[in-house]
Amino acid sequence: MSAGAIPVEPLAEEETLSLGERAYRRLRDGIVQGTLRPGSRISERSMAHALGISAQPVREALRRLEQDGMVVTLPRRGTVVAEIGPERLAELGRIRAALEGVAAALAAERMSGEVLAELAQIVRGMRSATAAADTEALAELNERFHAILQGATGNLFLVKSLEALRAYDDLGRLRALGSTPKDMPKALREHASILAALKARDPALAEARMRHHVLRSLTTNGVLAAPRQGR
Amino acid sequence: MSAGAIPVEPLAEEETLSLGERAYRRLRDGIVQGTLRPGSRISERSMAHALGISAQPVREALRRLEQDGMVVTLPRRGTVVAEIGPERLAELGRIRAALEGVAAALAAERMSGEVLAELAQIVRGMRSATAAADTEALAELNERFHAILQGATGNLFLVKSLEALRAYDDLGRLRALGSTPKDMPKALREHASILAALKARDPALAEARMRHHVLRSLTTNGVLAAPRQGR
DNA sequence: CCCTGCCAGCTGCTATAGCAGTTGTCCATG
DNA sequence: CATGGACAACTGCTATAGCAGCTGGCAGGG
Repeated sequence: MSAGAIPVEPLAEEETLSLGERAYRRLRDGIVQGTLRPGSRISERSMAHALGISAQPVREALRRLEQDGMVVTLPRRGTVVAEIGPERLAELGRIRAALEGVAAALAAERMSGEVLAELAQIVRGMRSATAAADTEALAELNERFHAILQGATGNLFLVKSLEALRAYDDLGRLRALGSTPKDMPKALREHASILAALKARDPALAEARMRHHVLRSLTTNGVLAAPRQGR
Repeated sequence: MSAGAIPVEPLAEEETLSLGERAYRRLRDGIVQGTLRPGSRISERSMAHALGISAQPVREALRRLEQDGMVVTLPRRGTVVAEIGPERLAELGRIRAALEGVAAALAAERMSGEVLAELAQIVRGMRSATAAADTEALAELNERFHAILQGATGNLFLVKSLEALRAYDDLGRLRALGSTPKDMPKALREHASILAALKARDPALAEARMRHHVLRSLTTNGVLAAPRQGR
């Protein structure tokens, strides 16, 4: 009710996450990195012992992974890592494009001027990073752009779904690593056009441009095949 | 490896679900039906005692509900029911429309002839149900139509996401109950046109029609407002 | 040799107990 | 009266133990 002028920042994202959260990320990374091969069985007990924790957090992580579609649990029989082939990755990419499109549409309606200015700042950073050919900074800026836009929707379901899909995105890069070689200017132009649509408060245009951007990006990275399936 | 001609059917979906699953549905229904008001706190222990079970299944249910966006948990502080206003329902409706559209596109590419025939059978049932003005049968057929189509994609993530969104759908009907009064013929025509696109193996067309159908349906039910935001 | 039924060893699932933070109240203190 | 600190009562979170169901192999009867 009080505390309006205390000159301290809140603790910046403590790294002491819950064991369930850590187990979730650990297992997720193991799956997308190929350490946990598709079809391999994951026992709650043995995995708990391997991680040095109890079985409950592991179970919790497995349930979340199941909802993400990364593992499949047969009741009273076992949990196995799901097969994630190229075609499945392509499907998830199209789902991601659709969801990011909706996020852009919602953001165009609700986004505040401050957040809009923040995005403009990021696009400016992208411009200089592109000129300097700084791929690492560009990747981070790209992530922030999408994260801020999604957060601006204020929709938990949307944010969590896209967060789950982002993990698969990492898996796709294993097949076509070394991305963002020469299409950096194209990505910059796309982000700028999306920002313009957001500024114009045009949901349909923002959605179309965002969707096209994601699909084009996935196509460039080799996740999606042909330039067919036009938006 | 054997057993090719045993004249018995497998046990039809035993109703003995896990406690976690039952707690999840119970809490979810409580939220969408208004028994658990937005902002009210849900304690793992007290809820477990109220349901006559242990705290673990309740916790598991709460985590799933959190991923669905129905509750929000502050670590070490408590879990409260999230606010779900009309604008949030509208957002979720648009997300659902986008996801069902992607499902239709994927189905148009992968769907087998048998499943296609099954859908055709359902549409035929819809035709007669519409003629008989049997709203109850029509609702069930509609649910089966979408469920079969989504299942035909074989995408776990898509299916589970849409399943979660379906729960919100029930919440929307509380505000505008007594739906499907006169738009039955329109829904029938839309389903038939979607089926035609699926038969033609036209992903883009199937997606556009499905999306339009869902948006139109939500608009008729009052979940979405204006006929704006044109696909 | 083949088939059938039992049984040890897994599995996910649930219950109980206790840990570690957070919060609100109440009392001692300035 | 106002203020700060400690304590009690929560909370979510984790660990341990044990339940019920499934699987595979092994022995015993045909």
